Amino acid sequence: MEALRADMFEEICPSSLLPFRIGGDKWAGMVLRCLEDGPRRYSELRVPLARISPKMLTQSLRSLERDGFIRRTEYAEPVRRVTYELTGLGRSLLEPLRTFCSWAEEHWDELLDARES
Amino acid sequence: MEALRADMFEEICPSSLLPFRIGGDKWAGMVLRCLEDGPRRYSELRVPLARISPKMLTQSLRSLERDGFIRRTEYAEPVRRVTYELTGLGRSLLEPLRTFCSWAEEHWDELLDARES
DNA sequence: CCGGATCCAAATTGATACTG
DNA sequence: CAGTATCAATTTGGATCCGG
Repeated sequence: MEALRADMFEEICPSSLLPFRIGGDKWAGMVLRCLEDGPRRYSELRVPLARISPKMLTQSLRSLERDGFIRRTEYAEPVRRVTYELTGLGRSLLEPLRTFCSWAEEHWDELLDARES
Repeated sequence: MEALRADMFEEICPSSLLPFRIGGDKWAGMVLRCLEDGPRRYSELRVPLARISPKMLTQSLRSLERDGFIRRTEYAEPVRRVTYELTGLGRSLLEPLRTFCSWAEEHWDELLDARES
């Protein structure tokens, strides 16, 4: 995931077919993937995760923070700035997550075929 | 997963912390895991998956069937019998699923610690 | 503007009872 | 046995509002 594209999880995309959940949170997986290249601000996350309402994004972030997957940092600057980044625990989850995404990419055609019939 | 135990996914259990979803189905992951040792009947699935209502189990099974992960077979016998089993596609999903469960077991203590604070 | 919080409508899930 | 039907509860999403 080089940059944060707007259409990343939109429509038919392997990782959007397989959002996995951690403790009941539907969006957690995608949020974590958006953080894999480093800290992001709230508004930066809203770009690739355009399908999530601000409410659900906040809820997901809070939940991930509570469970120790991400760390929230608020900077005292003239313009308000809040960033989210993976903790060690969160980073360790990326591996199984990627295993999943690889699987999805590899079996993408089969998945679409099965859906159609 | 040797046998189907009643408490398998109950309460605090690594794989119940990480139910993953396929196309919106919350229980899909656990259902698939219950099928990894071979075909099971509907009522057999209800034992380890005691927390799922019959409605959701049916819905999950239908969804997995529709997407090509499992196959439903109905036998014409005096006593009605329906079994569910993994397809090739479904079986291929077991590997990423197990990667997840291994991760959960490995980080179990950290997860509990984070939850408490 | 940024980072949310609030309110309300809509969809999902769940428990329980019942049926072919 | 293998599910449906029904209704209540929870979850989700959208839109809007708000404080710094």
